[in-house]
Amino acid sequence: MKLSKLFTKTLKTNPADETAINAQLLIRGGFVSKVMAGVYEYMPLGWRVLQKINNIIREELNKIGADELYLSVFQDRETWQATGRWDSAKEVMYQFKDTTGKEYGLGFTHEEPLTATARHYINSYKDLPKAVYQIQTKFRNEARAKSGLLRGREFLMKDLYSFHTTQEDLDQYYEKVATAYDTIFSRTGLKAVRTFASGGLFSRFSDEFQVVSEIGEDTIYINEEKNRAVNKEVNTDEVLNELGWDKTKLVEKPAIEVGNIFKLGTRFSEPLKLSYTDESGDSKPVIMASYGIGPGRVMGAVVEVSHDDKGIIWSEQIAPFKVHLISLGKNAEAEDVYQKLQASGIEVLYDDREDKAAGEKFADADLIGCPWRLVVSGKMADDQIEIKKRPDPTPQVVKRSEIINLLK
RNA sequence: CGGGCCGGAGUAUGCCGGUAGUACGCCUGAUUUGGGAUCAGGUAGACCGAGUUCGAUUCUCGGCGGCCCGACCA
Repeated sequence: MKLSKLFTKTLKTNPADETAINAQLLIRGGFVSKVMAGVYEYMPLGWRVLQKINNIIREELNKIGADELYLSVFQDRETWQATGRWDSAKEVMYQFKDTTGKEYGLGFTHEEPLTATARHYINSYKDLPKAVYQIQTKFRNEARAKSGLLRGREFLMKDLYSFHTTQEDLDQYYEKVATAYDTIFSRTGLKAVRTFASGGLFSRFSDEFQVVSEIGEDTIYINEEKNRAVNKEVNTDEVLNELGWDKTKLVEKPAIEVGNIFKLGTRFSEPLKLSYTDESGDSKPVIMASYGIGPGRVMGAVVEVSHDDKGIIWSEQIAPFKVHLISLGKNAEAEDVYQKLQASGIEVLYDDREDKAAGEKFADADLIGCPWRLVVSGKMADDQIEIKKRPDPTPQVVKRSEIINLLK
């Protein structure tokens, strides 16, 4: 992609109406555009990052046998009334009537509709276990949207649901998902710590995946030895005692919740009558669990924990481009490098702008935060090119013919 | 939803009860390319409503919008 053709521009100053670092840097870099409180549009650079995060999620979930599907954002009142949640959801669910008076809600989670749909396909123990997920925009009437991408009214969510015949089978799958989550977060460049939290409908705990950051809304106590934590929201003393953790060795930190996993038991399958027939012909409710990740929140969290005073520092796996190529008055030569990099499958953002000074190009490269910066300029010999890793201060000059091997 | 702060060109900001100023951006021309170019010319702005006043962008009230704190929360 050429910077001269990019839809967005960078901003030199921070937007006055944002204090969260993730929002400031993402807006300045042209990754997102703000529409209203808690609602952001993803611009081409931001969309690329988001798609990379989504693809990491897809790869890891597909590996554990989950299939991607896509449910409706519309949800009907009847299904939610079956579980008794229509009225209690009012606070957070956008609910409305159409012109005929029929009532709908916009989905902020999909246990009810998916459980209802699953009745078409799950009838026998032979049909189980199953796991499906989607990556979809959710709507949530937040009392207070805040912290840039971290708490919005419209946000992308990956929601995975699994269906089982026994608690043991569910427990096993639950651990598989937890392991997949560890891989997903580390691939995005986050250090997420698995955290005991309340809220499991059919077990003592749910598990949250927390990223330590000052801007985080949660407080967690980390057991660094075990790389696990306990959320302050649970009855900490009692839980620590049960786990046998020494409270004095725990570290208290604020953290961002980037994912969570819940054992649901039969909370949804019973009222919605999702049951299967077992080997002896008895009808039994399906045992379920659900698992969430907010890809936009992941993106915001990465920016919060990985930036410097000049801009964002993306990991190679989710950077919008692997390489940021700058031409300083040498567009013909730089174009040649650009073509060769692209031909060998390397993603490159090429700053071909002829009306921008060197300083501005460097500042934009730092702000956008691609892992590798290449510079082609008249200061170097014809067969040379400069390479620098973000955020290292010192560049290196190498032979142009070696650059593709260096980057592979 | 309670409390606080704020609302002006695309962005960021200074001053002000009396002609709305600056920087960046953007446009034209010339010169320029190693850390946010130079010169010349140009473009573009007071959230909405009511009140006070000779006169309101400025003061007061209400609404709307934004951020922060709290409550709530993927």
